[in-house]
Amino acid sequence: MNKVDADQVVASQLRAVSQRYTNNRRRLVSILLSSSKPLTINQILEVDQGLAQSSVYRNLVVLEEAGSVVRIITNDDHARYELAENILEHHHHIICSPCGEIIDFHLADHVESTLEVSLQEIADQLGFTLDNHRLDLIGTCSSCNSS
Amino acid sequence: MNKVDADQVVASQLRAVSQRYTNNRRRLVSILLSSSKPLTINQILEVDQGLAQSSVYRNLVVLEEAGSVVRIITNDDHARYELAENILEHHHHIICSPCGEIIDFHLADHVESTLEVSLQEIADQLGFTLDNHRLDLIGTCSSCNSS
DNA sequence: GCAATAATGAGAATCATTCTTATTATAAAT
DNA sequence: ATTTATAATAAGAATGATTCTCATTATTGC
Repeated sequence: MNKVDADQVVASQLRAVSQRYTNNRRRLVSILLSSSKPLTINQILEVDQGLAQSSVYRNLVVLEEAGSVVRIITNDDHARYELAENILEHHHHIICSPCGEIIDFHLADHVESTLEVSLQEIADQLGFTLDNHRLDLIGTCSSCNSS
Repeated sequence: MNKVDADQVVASQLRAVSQRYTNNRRRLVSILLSSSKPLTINQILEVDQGLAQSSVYRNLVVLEEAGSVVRIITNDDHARYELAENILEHHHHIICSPCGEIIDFHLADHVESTLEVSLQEIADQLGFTLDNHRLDLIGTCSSCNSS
């Protein structure tokens, strides 16, 4: 999605939870939009050194509550953030366990839809209401493999 | 897997990393084996009040390094632990986001194998070596739904 | 048995994240 | 436009799960 469209989606999502689309929040969305992968707080602070750490934390919480941002937790003690799937598209993650790096990928359509049918059945059986699913591949990236 | 077999697997995994299968570690394995779901540190300490918190943390790290235990991180600030898949069987998790509760489930065999083929292809394309995959369903359990 | 080495546990230290609060910016109404 | 009310900001303090330290205790090999 391009910047203008993304801004419109975020603006309306924020409005829906009575939050403003302030300058700081625009900067966050812009940073996440131009990244092809989920970023840690520290990575965000490196990209835009004018941002205050506490504001970044708070605003990412607000954006998450609005449904514009998703927080991804891996095993390496630093949460990572990316734009939600109504902005980026549904996708999954492949995670390098040595270095913590994450890359987005898409599943072939027929695999994705087969999977979704199965998952819905399972949720029904267990009495769960389903919000979404996460599929993560855990492995080692080529650069960690060669070092 | 029954207790005797699980003990044997863990014993040999610990031996392989030059660690002892001590009494405290046996108690942890036993607790995890008799639980049908991943447990937090606090839940473990409630079940066996004789264990020291610091030892539980340390021993779970040792067991994780040995490949006997897996640490699961959700969004609720408490890691959960369960036995690895060579002891329990490959499975996935359905997570209740309001209360953090996790339940194990299995995918139908044909769905699981279709998925695995696709995932391997993707990892190959991206130059990753694949260790395993995680599939989590995020939703709301029936008891959270009714309250 | 006796070193030598590893495990234990109590409490201190760490560090990502959240909270507090005074200040600043924004929006609504007149 | 100015005022007023409300929300956002940012610096630093507080929180809390996890990790580290180290003196003590247990275990292994000789």
